[in-house]
Amino acid sequence: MRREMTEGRPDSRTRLLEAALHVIRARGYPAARIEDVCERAGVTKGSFFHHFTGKEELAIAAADYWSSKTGAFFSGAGYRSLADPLDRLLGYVDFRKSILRGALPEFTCLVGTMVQETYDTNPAIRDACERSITAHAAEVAKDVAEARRLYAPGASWSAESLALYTQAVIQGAFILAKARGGPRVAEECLDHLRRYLELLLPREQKRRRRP
Amino acid sequence: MRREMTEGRPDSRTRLLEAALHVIRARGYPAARIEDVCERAGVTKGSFFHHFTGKEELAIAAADYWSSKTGAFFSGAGYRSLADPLDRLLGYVDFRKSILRGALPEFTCLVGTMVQETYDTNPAIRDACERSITAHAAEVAKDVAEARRLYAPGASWSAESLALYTQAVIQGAFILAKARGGPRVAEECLDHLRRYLELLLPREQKRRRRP
DNA sequence: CGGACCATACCCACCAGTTGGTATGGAGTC
DNA sequence: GACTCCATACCAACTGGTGGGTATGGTCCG
Repeated sequence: MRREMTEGRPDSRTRLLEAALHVIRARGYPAARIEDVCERAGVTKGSFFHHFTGKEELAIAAADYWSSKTGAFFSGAGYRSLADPLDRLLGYVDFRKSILRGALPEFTCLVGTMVQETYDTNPAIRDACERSITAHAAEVAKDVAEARRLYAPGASWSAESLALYTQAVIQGAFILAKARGGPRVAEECLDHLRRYLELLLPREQKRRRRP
Repeated sequence: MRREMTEGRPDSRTRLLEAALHVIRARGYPAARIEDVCERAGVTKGSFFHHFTGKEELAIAAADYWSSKTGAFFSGAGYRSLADPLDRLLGYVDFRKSILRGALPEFTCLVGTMVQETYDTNPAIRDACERSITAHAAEVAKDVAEARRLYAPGASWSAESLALYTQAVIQGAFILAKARGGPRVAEECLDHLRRYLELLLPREQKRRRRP
């Protein structure tokens, strides 16, 4: 259906989506101009309106593209092959910390940025962002649920809520990083998140219990 | 200098600032139109441009206004009169949870929203947002530092980093609330935050310490 | 009167979306 | 194989509504 990439240069639609990821993460959705996206993708507006009906469809397509791209990115990371679910969960946090490199628009979250500016005005985009966040949280929740079964079976918190909490910390860490102009604060936030997970899921939990 | 409010109706400048708080929190800074702000404030553009040189100055003034308004709001809250710093800290989290009422633009954070869309394009607004967040975090850090001295004197984390972490959780909780369309997720995030603080600062810590 | 305050009418730059094309390549037909 | 037909992909120039900002004049108050 869609033209395949030849010798490493992706097709125009993919380049437009990649460009949209960068521009929207840098400027936000309302301030992101279609011409900026086109310029970054190396195509003209005519090409853009051939592939997308408008700016809104671009945003939704970008959110879906973001979901599949990050999904593949995380599922292919090294920590995924660890046997212990708690190792995978802590590995996830460490991995997220390790990718806080480069400029802010390169490691911050597209849908977290977009949902802030569209939740009250554009339900379609909000839905797309919600799908993306929920899907990613559900992946994290799998490891949380397994780790909970092993290390904190009687805990009062649910795996889903803890997985969503990790996402809240990460999203909030991005906001602080943007305010501060660098990823340092975000790293410290992930350190606190890791400490919380270790406190909730103690490995030598049986030794310590003494009723 | 500025005209005082008469019989409960604030002056135009204040009404414009209040209107800006709502419009920017609902639509975001770039999508917030000056005319929207004027309409909500019940004044015309002529009045607006008498009080502000332009949209950017409005944003900066709104951030400063937000700082002083929230500063007064929290310093006047009931939990502030508790004697124990840990009680004040947990009271802060409970209080933040209790104000998650009404529509989203009424309880979400102005500067957290604005900084996302301006950090890369408008340094002046970014600075204003950073000042606001940092000032609020510094207030929280006072109680954290006192509580740390009492209940976790040898802890490896600093009071400042934990205070910033609380802000990250709150900001991230707002993003999830916007994505989900309601404050439920945010409440659960604050429950996790409270649990973390209780784990880091155990009240019966002296009993347990035995060097 | 003079200045603070505010309203009306207007200007104009910017940008989403449109128009009207061209180039390429594949399917079908003889 | 050559030729038509057409869909896909792309481009450059234009348009029109929108919204930030201005020009001007009026009103109230000290």
